[in-house]
Amino acid sequence: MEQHKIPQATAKRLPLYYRYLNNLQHQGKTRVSSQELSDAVKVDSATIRRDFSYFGALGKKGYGYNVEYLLHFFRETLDQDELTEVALIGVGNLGTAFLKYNFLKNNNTKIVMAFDRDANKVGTKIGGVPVYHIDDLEEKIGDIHVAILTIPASEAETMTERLVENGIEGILNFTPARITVPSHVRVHHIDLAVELQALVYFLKHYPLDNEKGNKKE
Amino acid sequence: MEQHKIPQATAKRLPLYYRYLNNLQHQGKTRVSSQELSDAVKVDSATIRRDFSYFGALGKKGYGYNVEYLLHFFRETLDQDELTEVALIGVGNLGTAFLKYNFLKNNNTKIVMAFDRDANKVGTKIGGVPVYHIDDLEEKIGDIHVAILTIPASEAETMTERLVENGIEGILNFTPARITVPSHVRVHHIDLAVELQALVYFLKHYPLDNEKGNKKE
DNA sequence: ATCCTTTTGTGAATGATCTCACTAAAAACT
DNA sequence: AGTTTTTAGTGAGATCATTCACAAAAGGAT
Repeated sequence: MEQHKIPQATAKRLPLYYRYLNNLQHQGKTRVSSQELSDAVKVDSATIRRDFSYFGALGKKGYGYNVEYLLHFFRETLDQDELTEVALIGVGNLGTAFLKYNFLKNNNTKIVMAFDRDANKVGTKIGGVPVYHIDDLEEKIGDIHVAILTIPASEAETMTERLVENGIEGILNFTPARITVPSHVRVHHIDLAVELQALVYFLKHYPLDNEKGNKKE
Repeated sequence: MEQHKIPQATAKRLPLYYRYLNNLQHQGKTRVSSQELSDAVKVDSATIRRDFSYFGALGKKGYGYNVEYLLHFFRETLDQDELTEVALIGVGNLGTAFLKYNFLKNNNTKIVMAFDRDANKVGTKIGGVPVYHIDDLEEKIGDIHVAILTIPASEAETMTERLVENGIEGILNFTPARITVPSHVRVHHIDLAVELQALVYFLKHYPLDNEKGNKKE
């Protein structure tokens, strides 16, 4: 592939830039400087310029960046136009939150089906997304390769095996379980309890007071 | 304070270690090696040893770590015994998920109140947590210093100002808005859309090697 | 056209984190 | 008791990421 040189830290910020640029375009703005962008997304302006520079010279000195051009460029780079279909496993409160979240507004991902074992949910649509019984996973999943896992931790490991057997290659794991997967499967963990604990720990042990911005993640 | 030398990356992993050690204790295990821990939490064993080493020599060579001792030590270091009270702002699906999540099982944080403006929710209890009207924030919040923000992005900025005026110093922000805060306030962003997009981007551009586990068919 | 201002793109410095690879100590075994 | 095995702790280097600071290019003004 072409751009193996983009740092992962940069890649993680791209969706953020993309979304804000979209906002700008809707507001009718045609140009933006790294400094303006910095104020909005809370990332150092030098970091933003560095991030963009991995894709070549996208801006003009003394002018900034053309919003439309940047968006057009990102659309291709981020594969924004190529829709990635996603399955959601577990329609509890967290799962429902995802289903009702309008990912499509700025994004390249769409949850196209959900699975649960609760008979009250199976057969309904939530946020426009059909909910199937988990027993029908094999039958329904088709060639979806990304799954969001919002089930109890106790079921995470067996469900993961089943997902992987059925072609899933990327898992956004919201369970506290650190699941085991073959080496070709990518897992991103988002552990709500850990995030909250980490925030509290930082509050107690890393007083900030006279720093400038604040950090993410 | 005492240990300002602990890297932030280490601090973020502590809750993870802590939770797994708790599991081990419940299973009756008395010792654990960095390698076992590594397999379980998916962090390189050298990183784990390095992490622990910031707190001094907690293990024994040729033996590993004593689970109980480690837990006892972490309890103090992580302030596990000192409960941090948290307020939740916005009782939608995501907020409800938090309220029903039993943070107390292994943790040092507790959501003690929630706020919303929906009359159907105000006055009820969800997951044992009372829901107050958002207009009563000033009256009810007491000296809580940590808030979880699960409201629509459009309300994030004004709500943040209000929270900060009322003594909040740490915000776990689930809205896509990059909120602006004074320098003494710490914000951690968790942006669900960005996380999903980043996962998809990595899947497409950073292929994982599948040399040893050939699971393709 | 000329000068001044803005703002990019980037070399280099710095900072942060991770991992290798080895030492030494304790445990386990014979 | 002596030998082998296990495993923590860590120096040093590798890798990754951020930030400084400035030259050069382009815009804007007159």
